Amino acid sequence: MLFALVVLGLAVEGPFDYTVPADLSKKIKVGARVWINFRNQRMLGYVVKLAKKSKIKHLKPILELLDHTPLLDKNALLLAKQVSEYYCCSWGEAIEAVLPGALRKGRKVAGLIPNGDCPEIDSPWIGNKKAELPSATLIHDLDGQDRWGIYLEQIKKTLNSKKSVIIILPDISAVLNAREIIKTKIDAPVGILYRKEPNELEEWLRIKSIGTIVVVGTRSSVFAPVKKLGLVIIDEEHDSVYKQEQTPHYNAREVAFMRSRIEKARLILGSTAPSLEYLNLAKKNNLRYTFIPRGRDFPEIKTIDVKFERRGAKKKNIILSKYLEDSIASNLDSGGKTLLFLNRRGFATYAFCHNCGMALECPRCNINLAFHFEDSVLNCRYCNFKMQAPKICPNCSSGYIKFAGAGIERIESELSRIFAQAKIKRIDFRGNLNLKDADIFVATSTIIKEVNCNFDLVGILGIDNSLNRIDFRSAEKTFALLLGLLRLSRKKIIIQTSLPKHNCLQALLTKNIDIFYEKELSQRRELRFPPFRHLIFVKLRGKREERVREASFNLFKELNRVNKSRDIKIISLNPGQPSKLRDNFYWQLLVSADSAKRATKFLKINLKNFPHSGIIVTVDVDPV
DNA sequence: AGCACGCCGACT
DNA sequence: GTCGGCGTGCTC
Repeated sequence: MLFALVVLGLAVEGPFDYTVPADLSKKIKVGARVWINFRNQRMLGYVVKLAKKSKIKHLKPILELLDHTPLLDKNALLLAKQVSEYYCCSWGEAIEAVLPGALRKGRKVAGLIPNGDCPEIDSPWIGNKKAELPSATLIHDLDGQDRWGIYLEQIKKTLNSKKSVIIILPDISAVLNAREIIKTKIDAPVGILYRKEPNELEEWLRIKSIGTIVVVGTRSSVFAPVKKLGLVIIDEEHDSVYKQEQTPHYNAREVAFMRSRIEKARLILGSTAPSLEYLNLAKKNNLRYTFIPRGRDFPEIKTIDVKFERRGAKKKNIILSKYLEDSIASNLDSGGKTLLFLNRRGFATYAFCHNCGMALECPRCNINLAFHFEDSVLNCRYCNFKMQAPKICPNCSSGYIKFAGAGIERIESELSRIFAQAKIKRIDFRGNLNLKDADIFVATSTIIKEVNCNFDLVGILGIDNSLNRIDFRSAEKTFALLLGLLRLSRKKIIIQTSLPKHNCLQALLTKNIDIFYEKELSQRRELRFPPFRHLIFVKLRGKREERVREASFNLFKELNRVNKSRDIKIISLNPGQPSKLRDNFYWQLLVSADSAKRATKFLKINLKNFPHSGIIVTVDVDPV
């Protein structure tokens, strides 16, 4: 008698035992999909082990075997297992992150070629032995393009040794761009992987069937089913899009690290502005560090302290300082291109009643609606709720609506008033940017990803907002923005700020990039923040505010009571950010630990026993 | 996650 | 009496 241990794409750990019907016992393999009856429902399961006996009394049989050749090889199953143990999800949920949508829904595929033999997985493990670090290199490339030379050289080297390559990029347009580079420079099959690609399944199967291939893709392509993986490249390693917003909350960069360790592949991380996590590893000599300096002179960099900039007698917040305005004017005169940067879309972030002062809020979220001038629409950036902006206050019916918190639409209209003769263009979505189209460009952070464009003058607005966020990474994120803007600038950068002494700005002004990293790292070390310790959010959400609050307090108390580990600390309990989203109320517990895996294990055990009717609990390890 | 079971309050 | 809302626990 043969038994199959099966996991499911649900938030239940498993695995669950099933009997294997005699006619399937020769055909069934670890890594194959099966239809099973689970709690009287026909569900898709993944075979993770075959056994000669089972401790469970009343077993149900496997209903159908979908794959005569396993979809997942030993390494893929192991990677999913490690993901589930690090990111606090079930093994089955992690497996579903690996597979294309069609395969998760039970689509059968024909003509799969086995990936060699597939030995059984005996027991869960990771980090039982001292983890071996993969061979990794961090390329800190200030100008942003030179690293491709290194990439291409390493890709060729890997292909020559008959091994495959995965290149991971932040977004689809970067993927398509990279594909063109690869296709012209590399003579090898190229695969493209991103979720929502129309031929996702066909492409996935093709990648699985080809011996040596270069796969280019977004976050999920870290799981690409290449046979012999020799190299993984993560471009713009610091980008937060590598973190998945839904369960499992994996970060493709860390998964790439895990995968390189399993498959003994090399890892290259490239970035204009490396994360502190990987910069710290470099400083500890745990990975190779290559710095590619700016290949041209630094622009002149100047900060304007807006505390001392008051135009006229009025105290109202100035948008453009006199100095910046004059600089734009002289740049216009000499025919130069100007970029004004403000990381805030729309016209205003805040619409309120002149009479009663009430701010217009999203009905589903605890968030002020942003105002877009062109179509006169109020929009929630979280749930995308839209409404026509009312003329008079819906609350007191007497006041008219005023706007505050300038976005780039506001800057644009301000500029066209001041520089009536100039051509002005707003960039708030990624598109084809042509420098010929305007004299002054007003842009949000989407501009950072542009390649091959340079501005004579770059004016940076609203950087204080970015620095003042209640997020321990705010300085790091701001610095990454500034380095991105440095890359786009040719002659001069003007930064309007009330915090000119901040490390971010001092590092730029002194043209000594490393002092930012040194100071920020030493602060993080002192405060026991990442990368010196892991942070974990335990998020609770539900329709009823009071219940979510109560459950969170109970959970906080309970976790503190049962926690015997000196490593794990349950730090705080706070309303979510925002506290209400899509009609759900949020609370979050913050946990810290030296070992994410240990904390995850602790949470898995203790969340299981926690009663939470009507409340959904999710765990986010290493939030970004 | 989802679903059944069972306990309590409001009501034809 | 019984219908149904919601808390609790289990799924091989």
